[in-house]
Amino acid sequence: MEIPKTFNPAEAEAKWYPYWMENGYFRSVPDEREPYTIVIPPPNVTGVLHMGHMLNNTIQDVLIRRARMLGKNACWVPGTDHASIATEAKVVAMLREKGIKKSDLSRDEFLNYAWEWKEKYGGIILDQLKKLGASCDWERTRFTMEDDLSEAVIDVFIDLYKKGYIYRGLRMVNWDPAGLTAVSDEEVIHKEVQSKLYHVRYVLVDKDEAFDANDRIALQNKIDKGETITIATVRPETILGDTAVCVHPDDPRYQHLKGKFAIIPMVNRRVPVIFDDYITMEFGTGCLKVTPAHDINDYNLGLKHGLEVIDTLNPNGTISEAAGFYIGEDRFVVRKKIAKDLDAMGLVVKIEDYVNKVGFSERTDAVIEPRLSLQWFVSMKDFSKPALDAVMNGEVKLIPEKFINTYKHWMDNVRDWCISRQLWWGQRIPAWYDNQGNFTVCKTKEEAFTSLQQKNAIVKVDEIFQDEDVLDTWFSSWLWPISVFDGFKDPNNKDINYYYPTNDLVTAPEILFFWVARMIIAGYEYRGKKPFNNVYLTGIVRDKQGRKMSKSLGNSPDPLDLIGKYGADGVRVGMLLSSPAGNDLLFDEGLCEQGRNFSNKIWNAFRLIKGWEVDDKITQPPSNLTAIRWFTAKLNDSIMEINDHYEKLRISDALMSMYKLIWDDFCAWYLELIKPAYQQPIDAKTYEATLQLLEQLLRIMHPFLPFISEEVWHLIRDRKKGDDLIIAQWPQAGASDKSLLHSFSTAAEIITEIRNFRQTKGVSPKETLELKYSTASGGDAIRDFKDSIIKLANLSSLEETKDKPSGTFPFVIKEFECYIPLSESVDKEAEKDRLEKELDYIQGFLKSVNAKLGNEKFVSNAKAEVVAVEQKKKSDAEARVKAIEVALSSL
RNA sequence: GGGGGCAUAGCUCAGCUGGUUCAGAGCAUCUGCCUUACAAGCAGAGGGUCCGCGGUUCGAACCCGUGUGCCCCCACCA
Repeated sequence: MEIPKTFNPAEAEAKWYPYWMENGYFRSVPDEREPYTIVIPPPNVTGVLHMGHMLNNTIQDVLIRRARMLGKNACWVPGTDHASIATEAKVVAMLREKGIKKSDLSRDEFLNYAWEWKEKYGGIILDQLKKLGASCDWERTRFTMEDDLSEAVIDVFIDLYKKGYIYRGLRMVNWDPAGLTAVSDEEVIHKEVQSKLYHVRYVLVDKDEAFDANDRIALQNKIDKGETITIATVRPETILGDTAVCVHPDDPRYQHLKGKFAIIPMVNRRVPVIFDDYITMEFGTGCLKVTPAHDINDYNLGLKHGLEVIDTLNPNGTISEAAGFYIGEDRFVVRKKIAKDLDAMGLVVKIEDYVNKVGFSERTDAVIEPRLSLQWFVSMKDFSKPALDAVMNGEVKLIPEKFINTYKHWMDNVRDWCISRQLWWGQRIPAWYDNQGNFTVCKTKEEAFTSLQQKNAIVKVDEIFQDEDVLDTWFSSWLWPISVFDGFKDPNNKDINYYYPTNDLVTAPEILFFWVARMIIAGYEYRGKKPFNNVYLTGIVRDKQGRKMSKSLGNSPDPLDLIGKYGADGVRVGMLLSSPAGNDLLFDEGLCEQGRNFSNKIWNAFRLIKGWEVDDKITQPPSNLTAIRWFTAKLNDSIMEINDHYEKLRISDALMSMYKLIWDDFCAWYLELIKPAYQQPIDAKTYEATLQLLEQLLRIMHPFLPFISEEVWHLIRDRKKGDDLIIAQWPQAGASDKSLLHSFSTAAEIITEIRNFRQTKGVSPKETLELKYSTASGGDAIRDFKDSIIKLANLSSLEETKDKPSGTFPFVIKEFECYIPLSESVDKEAEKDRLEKELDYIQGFLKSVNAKLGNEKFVSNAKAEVVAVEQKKKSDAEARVKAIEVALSSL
């Protein structure tokens, strides 16, 4: 049978994924074994797989596959998030295309469309994850808006309301005039923009002085007399909502204004001049116009000074009737118009260019307007305390640790969480109102009726209305680690008791507060336990120029295309090659190519082994036995190293150790050592040992490259049913053999030196060479690997010599003097030069070691091991000096 | 404005308790090879003031101070 030269990933992927599924290998149910649990960070149900998901889910799959092989009951729970804002936006857009306006639909009609959309297009991302090889327990797939999870959300809301953590309040919120909803602080992106700072005069009047702002002559008169005050603002359209003017109480310029009033232009409103040390005297004119409805500071000033609140904005960002002018026009249009109109009245003193920060909606990119509205909040101050403690005392570990500081800073300054959203897609807030302004929080209208009757005896059932708003999506996803196991519905069920707390959470640092912190809060509140042990924070996937990958930039490759091109294994390796936890990954397709090449390397190692003819009559050459012993020792070392990396969640380090073990040690050295001569058979013992070693490697490889490893696993032997790599046991590290490893590294150095000699002297690898050596030490290294050196360096002989042969090329490896006899004459001077340089180096080294050992402070202060190491260095260096001197004397 | 992080080879990063003349890996580069597993490969090689300066120490890439340059997060200066 001819095995193709290159590995065909698509075939293996199509074969093994369904096979694993059919055999139920991803399925997990509670049993006697130790559980290992990961809950997926649920992607938006509207989402399509992007590079961030690839990275994130590859890591999760690596962890879960290794845990499975370690014999744990591995459970990876998948699912999707209903993503209120994003999904509603998609549905609205879809309806618009059909010519349907959301405003023409009833809530129920709209939700019908939304569910229809969700069933049809939602969750394709989960199928995409399968292409990557994600070994989730698909039977456990959950959705944050399915009935059980929604019920949990409602119950939690009611519970927290009863506990006093949830309150309803008139608050300044970040209003998204495009999305027509309040958004949380975290969903606002502040950007620096070029603005204009308008300096505008307000006329000053005495308490009882009559004045008409629209009387041009009176106005001019005031201006001429200087009876005005100048404010500075970047949002002149809000002037119509001003209800005070504020200066600093200590500002000498404004002392005469006590008891005065200012006239708001156009609307002719008489507002007080108030004094507050909130004002920065140095900024602008030192005089602030106060608009309590449209600025958080102004709102606070308003509360303090009892100011009127005039809301001049409609929800969609147009000017409201309350403003009296420009009604229905967009705020940015009005900004220009009012500036012009005020200028015409002679009220604009100057307009400066000014750079300030403006908040934009993360979802719609609209300029956020601070707006007063009635919203629901979770009071966070005390509530979040356990979550801060858990991270600070290490009960929940953040990886990498550098995020602990950020986390602490945020938790120390935590603000109340606005959880209401003016949307329809989501869990509707279980609050009920009567027409008298009373409300109650409960599950059903019937309960609400009973409850409201106590406050308002005459209330009728059909006069009770449920809150129109839904809850923030995070208010459902913060329950995820509990709700996926039905821990609210049935708090004592088998699953939740078995799988919770979960082990590792893999997610992005951007949602450390949105999601991770809140899950920890919910975990302690509802289970009395943390939701997970470790939080592995991945970096952001960026393009080669370091830009964040985004749809709008078009710089993100389609992961499925990449899988088609390089194979799922190749892409998985590519994603992990350069992404230690917390570091951004500068993605380069070349990494996937490297991953694919690695798959191919494995494939060819398999082809080589598979191609050997096995002859059980040949006795095993001792050099093969040594090679097997050496590689076994190397393998054991590597397993320990890789396990250590995994325990510290250094995933890319684990990958790199495996990569080098297979490519360098196994392929480049081991297979070359045991490879029979052309068309010669191999002895049965070596063959069997090699298969066993390869099987160990396949196990180590499997979490990273599940497809090719499973494929090769089945190709190298006939397997009984159920003997599949995915559930094979993770290798146990046996004892290492340091002295054999050391001998081999000496042998390898000698081989490399001879190859180097060929390269520099232009001696073909096909031409045999002789090698003589002598050593003051025992010489085990060469004896152990004598045949191997002969084979890999293509020697005709390798002999120990007591002489210092002349007419040779001398070199020194460790304590060995080596000589390659030459037919042509040797350039003695050049060789002498080379050796002398080496001698200089090693003598310098020796000198520094001696200095160190001669230093009493070192010997007395340093640890005993360190001193012993220095002593060993000293004797090694001395042996080497001697060897070089001997070699030199041959010249 | 507040907080945090980073600076090591051309690139991406290791360097875990300060202890080798310690300066490392992968990729990229250069040289030679179509050698009978693999050119998606083999063999070999070059490449660095560990950001600058000062200090602590027997010993510093690592600890401390300082300067410079990048990055991120948070925040209400109109």
